[in-house]
Amino acid sequence: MTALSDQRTATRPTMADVAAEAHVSVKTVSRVVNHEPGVRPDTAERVRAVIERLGFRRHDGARLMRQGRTFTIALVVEDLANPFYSQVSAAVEREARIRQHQLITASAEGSPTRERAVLEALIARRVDGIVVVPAGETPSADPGVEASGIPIVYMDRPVRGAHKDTVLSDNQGGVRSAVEHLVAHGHRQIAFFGDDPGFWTARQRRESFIATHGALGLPGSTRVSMGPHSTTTVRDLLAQWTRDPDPTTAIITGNNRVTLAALLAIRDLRTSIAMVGYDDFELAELIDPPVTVVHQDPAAMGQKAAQQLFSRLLGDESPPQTVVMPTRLIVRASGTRRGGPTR
Amino acid sequence: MTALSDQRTATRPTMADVAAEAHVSVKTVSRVVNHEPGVRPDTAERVRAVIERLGFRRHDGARLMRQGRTFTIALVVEDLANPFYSQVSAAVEREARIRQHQLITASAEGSPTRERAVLEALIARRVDGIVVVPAGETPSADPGVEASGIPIVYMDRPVRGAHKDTVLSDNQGGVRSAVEHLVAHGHRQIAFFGDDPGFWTARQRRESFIATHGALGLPGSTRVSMGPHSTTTVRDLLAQWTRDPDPTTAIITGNNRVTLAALLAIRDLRTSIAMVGYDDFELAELIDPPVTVVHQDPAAMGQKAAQQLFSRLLGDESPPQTVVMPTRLIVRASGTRRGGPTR
DNA sequence: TTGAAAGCGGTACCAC
DNA sequence: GTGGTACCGCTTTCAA
Repeated sequence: MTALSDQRTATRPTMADVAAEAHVSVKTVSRVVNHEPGVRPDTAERVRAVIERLGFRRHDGARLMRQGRTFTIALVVEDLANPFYSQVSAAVEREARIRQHQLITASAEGSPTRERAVLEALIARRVDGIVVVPAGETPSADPGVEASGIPIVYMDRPVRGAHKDTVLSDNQGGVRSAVEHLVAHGHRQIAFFGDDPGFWTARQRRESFIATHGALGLPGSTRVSMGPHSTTTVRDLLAQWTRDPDPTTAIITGNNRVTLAALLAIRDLRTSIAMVGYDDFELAELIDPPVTVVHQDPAAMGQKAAQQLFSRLLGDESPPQTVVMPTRLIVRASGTRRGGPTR
Repeated sequence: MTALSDQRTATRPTMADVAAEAHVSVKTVSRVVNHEPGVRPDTAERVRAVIERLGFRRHDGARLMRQGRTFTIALVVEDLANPFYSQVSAAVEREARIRQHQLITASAEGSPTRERAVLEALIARRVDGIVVVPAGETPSADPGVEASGIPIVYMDRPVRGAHKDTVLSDNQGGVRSAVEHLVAHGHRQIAFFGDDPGFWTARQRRESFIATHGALGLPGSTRVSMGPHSTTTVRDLLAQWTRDPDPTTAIITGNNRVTLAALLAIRDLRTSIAMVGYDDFELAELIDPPVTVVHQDPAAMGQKAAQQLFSRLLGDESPPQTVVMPTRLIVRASGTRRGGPTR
């Protein structure tokens, strides 16, 4: 009457326990659990009753180990609390769930060292695949990953020399659309406040800013300042540039962090300079004036990356692909303002 | 010269492969890999060399299966993209990482059915513990979880009849502080726009609103409207209530969704009614006037929940505990306004 | 210091 | 239809 593993310990019942109670073999229990055909209905019923009574549930770890797959994928980002990444993670999780996979999420906190450790751990777990927003630009990821043969998809920024699937955002096009929008509204002295040039995306955006300037025949702008930025740094520069004989009448920010700093700076200065922010944000519409932004679609990027990953898991052997997701200019009002002091 | 499992297949090398190449037993390889003492230095060196050469990495799944633990915990929420939950998940992930655990995140999308399925899957994976923001208030979780013996911590809302660790936010105190703030600034006709009363938190806040009203001897307010709310529903009610002989001069919102709707409604109506929002949000400071809010600390809640879970994993057998995390009123300017049309 | 063998909880393969 | 048994890759136990 006592199940095999039921001796004092609170361990969960196994198939062997069920088999013993139901007077069948383990294999038969396995058949019932997995709805395999070839079990007499009454036998199946008896087994099911015991399963129910014992509260048995299959140990997926054991199952998956035998099968050599874990039905688990991982997402490695810088910071899960960042809205950009949280939208990515929601999208990736969704794709995983649809395909009966679990998602392990991990933060590398921007540190290549930590990222490497995280990746090592994931490889040791034999996750089926990994989506990663790389912390560095060199294959810090690679020591293990490269050799592991685990499918990997890079997101948001590329890794030099890593011949892997990559999903990027159209940084160049995004900034270009911002500049063009401002120019269309008569601005000719535009400043750019970018984020830390240590980020590939920050450099991309800066370069596009400069290139577009040239392409449109604007006065070669030297008004480019890379971060990290605080309200103070933006405010001081802005104060200076707007006092210039040829004053700056509009600004473009390099990402949501800088946008925040810039909005505060603009408020402090009581100037009504025009602006286009990079990255959309909740309530952009509620600010006065509503903020025009370049919108990247993190959910779409995450979904795309996950889909690319799963296509590899399904056996797609084609050469690694880099897809660039389009951005969209969301025109509100801040881009159409005239520069100058607030009325 | 050929490793055991190296026949044509691209499977990764195992300890057996390493053992064969190094002319030692599997157990010795295991000792080296796990830095167990009692291996002659030169043997260890030889083994390490082979490990390096073969690119061997321990299969944690197999290891953990033998050990009966997975070093994995799970977080189940409604929607990972929601800023509240993303902050929670970042905090939980951090606690997990510190303790060498992996975190599996899953969205139940507010559906008890999906939540049940998700929990079943997690139990099957034998995660060591689960933090869950329950989708329903009845132990939908329980069929499996309750019996599984897996430590679980409920967050944000309690589950009726489930005698489990729970981390809540002080909804009552939060709303009370909001009402008191408004009353201190002379408001006596305050309206409350709550979220869907299907949510426990929404009801808690409503009840506190009404109770505080009574306690402060305010005119019994019938101006309570529960959601789901859109800009339109808020706008229409607000228009009506401010036109009343005894007009509403201030509002309190029940959460960030409603806050957004209310801000848009207020803007549409061009009224300058006072308001206190529930939940802090980025850029609250940039809105005109800056929005006073009741701040819950999602990161602190997530951290607390994770810590409670780990203390169970470490063997804490004390009775289930419910902790209520304090809220904080962040005073900006929107609460001190006078009602009436915008100047 | 080292190794053989059993076992974790399932699945795969093949016989009855 | 049903069962036996090897085996997934590692750890545990105990013997040498």
